[in-house]
Amino acid sequence: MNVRTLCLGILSLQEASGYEIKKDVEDGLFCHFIDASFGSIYPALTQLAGEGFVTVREQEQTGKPDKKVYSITEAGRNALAKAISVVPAKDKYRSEFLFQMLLQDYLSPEMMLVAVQKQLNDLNEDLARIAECSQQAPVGHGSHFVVDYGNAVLTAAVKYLEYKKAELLQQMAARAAE
Amino acid sequence: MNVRTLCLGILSLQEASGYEIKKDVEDGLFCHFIDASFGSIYPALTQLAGEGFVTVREQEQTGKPDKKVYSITEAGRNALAKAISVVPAKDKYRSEFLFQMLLQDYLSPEMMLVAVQKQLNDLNEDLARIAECSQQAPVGHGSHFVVDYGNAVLTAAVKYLEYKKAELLQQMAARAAE
DNA sequence: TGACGATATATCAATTTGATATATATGCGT
DNA sequence: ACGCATATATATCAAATTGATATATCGTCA
Repeated sequence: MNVRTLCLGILSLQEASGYEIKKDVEDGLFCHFIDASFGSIYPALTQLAGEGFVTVREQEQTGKPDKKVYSITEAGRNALAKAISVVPAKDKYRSEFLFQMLLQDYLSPEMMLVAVQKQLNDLNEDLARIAECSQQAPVGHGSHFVVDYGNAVLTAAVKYLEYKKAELLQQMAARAAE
Repeated sequence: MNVRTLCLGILSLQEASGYEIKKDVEDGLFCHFIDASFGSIYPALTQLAGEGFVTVREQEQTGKPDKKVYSITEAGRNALAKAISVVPAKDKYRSEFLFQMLLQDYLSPEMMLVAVQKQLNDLNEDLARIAECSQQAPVGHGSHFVVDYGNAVLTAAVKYLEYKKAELLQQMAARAAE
């Protein structure tokens, strides 16, 4: 799935500017399973407008710079329906953290702990964001599904890491006592 | 973290050819949290060899084409230790499946079921691969960590999805009975 | 006034993917 | 004996994407 389809999907839920789409995938409901940069979002929107799948309107704002608000068209909704009616590609999960843990022989115990704590913070931030998004802006049946899925997976990760963190602290204390 | 560091990390556990590295990240112990293509692995190995971080030797094989076996050097191990001794970047998780579920209003119930079943198969395949890898080739302390983490997260996802699948089948049956 | 941060768009080099090409070897059917 | 499929193995490249950087507007606070 490319960024064009990603933008169409978000715009099918609500009209938005490129900056707002970026915020959605950064801090919003999509944050834990979608990723896209300005460098791909802005060209995608321009291309979609050229193909007639979205329309643009310049919107003046008070207290902020002007923005370009993109809205999906009927043609856009059809293109979206077609693009997502396929057997989904396999999930992609890439974790520098797990890579470090795999190579923990090259890491000091202190660095290990820093990494574990960073991972816990990231996971808990994602959980907090999901909780916040789910109560304030339900965008349809689908949002419950992804909220519950995200909670299940992230909670399991936190639980395992908390256990490992305690184990690590115990080991460090034992080594310091020697 | 770039593909060069990724290759160094894998080569720190055992010497390997480019093809074998690809298999490791495709079907091996690393499959559920790492991803790299031939197009990035082969140039990375060539570059690492040029920098003195790995050595190459051509190896003839019976029943298979020749291969180039890469081995990490001391300089390579130092570069690896340095590269991974940083606060890890946030995990990246990208799921076409969850994107489809979010936009389920654009999907037929049949397509929904196909997607859910595909996701369950993918998750169970990953679990099976992890189980297989963990019993046959323990590569150090780190492998237990990533195996247990992977099991915790994937099992939670399967459990939630099995529940949702049953719910979906019930809804479809109820609708068919009308 | 000017420094800072949030909002907003745009651009581009460097990295990475995903597809394709090429070659060796085995096994399987006909 | 021949084609065909599949696994092994390396290489290359257009296209997509990232991550960094540039530019500008607006409010706030010192």
